[in-house]
Amino acid sequence: MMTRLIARAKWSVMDIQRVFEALSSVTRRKILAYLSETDLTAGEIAQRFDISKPSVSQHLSVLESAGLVASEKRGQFVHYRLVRDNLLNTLNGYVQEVCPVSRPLKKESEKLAKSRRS
Amino acid sequence: MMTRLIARAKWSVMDIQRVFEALSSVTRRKILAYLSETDLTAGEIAQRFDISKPSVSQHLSVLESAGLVASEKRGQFVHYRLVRDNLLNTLNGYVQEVCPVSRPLKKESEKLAKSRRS
DNA sequence: TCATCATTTAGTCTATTGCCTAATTACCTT
DNA sequence: AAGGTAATTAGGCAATAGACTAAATGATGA
Repeated sequence: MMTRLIARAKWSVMDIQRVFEALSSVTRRKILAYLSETDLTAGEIAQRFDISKPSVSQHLSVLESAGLVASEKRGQFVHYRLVRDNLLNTLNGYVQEVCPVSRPLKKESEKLAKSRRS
Repeated sequence: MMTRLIARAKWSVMDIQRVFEALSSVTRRKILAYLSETDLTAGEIAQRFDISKPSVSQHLSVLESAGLVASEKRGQFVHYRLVRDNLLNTLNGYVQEVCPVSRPLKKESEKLAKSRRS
């Protein structure tokens, strides 16, 4: 039987910091919300805000270096898409760190997993 | 049969903003982590950091106005405790807003609940 | 090739954040 | 009432964030 290796990201404090930093801006959270529906180009995103294009571009680069969005250049357009995994993993990870409420459950779950393996 | 009313907080954008703003600082996230184990007084918290007491006090007030911690004065000490609900609700709420992945599941769950009721 | 469009980079300015020290408030003890 | 401890408030300062305009880059199409 094949054992599935779950890739566990090696995750520095800085990464977490970048994610929370990125999420601390209303504009950036709105951008993520727009991207949750569909991919958009930089221009399409900028259209939806009252601020200048360079400012939006700056926000996008903050989001990208936090790993919350990814970009791909196609022709003269740059398409941005949401990277859901990183958002979910970071927030989930943090919640578990700060809410030991869930720790007993996790322990229980680990025990269960172990007993099944044997 | 009694219908349980789930209190749904009426939640302004500002509240969310304050929470994310509060979470954007390493120091403040560390404070929350300390408080996840047990309640602590302002002084006990300050001890654990290299910055001055007034700075810690400032961080605590940011956390408190975001509703992430609550304080109670007992004698000459001020005891701080984590308010888990607000943290969980805000982060969960946000994840659901930005990750429609979970929306079909939620819909499914609602449908199930409805069918059970009938 | 040249003009145009999409986007980013560079450089500047202002407001805010986060830190500090000093002063104040509130409470407890003697 | 006085002195001491816990904590916050006040005021000041340096660094950063986030906005803008102008300029640069890179792709398209006449």
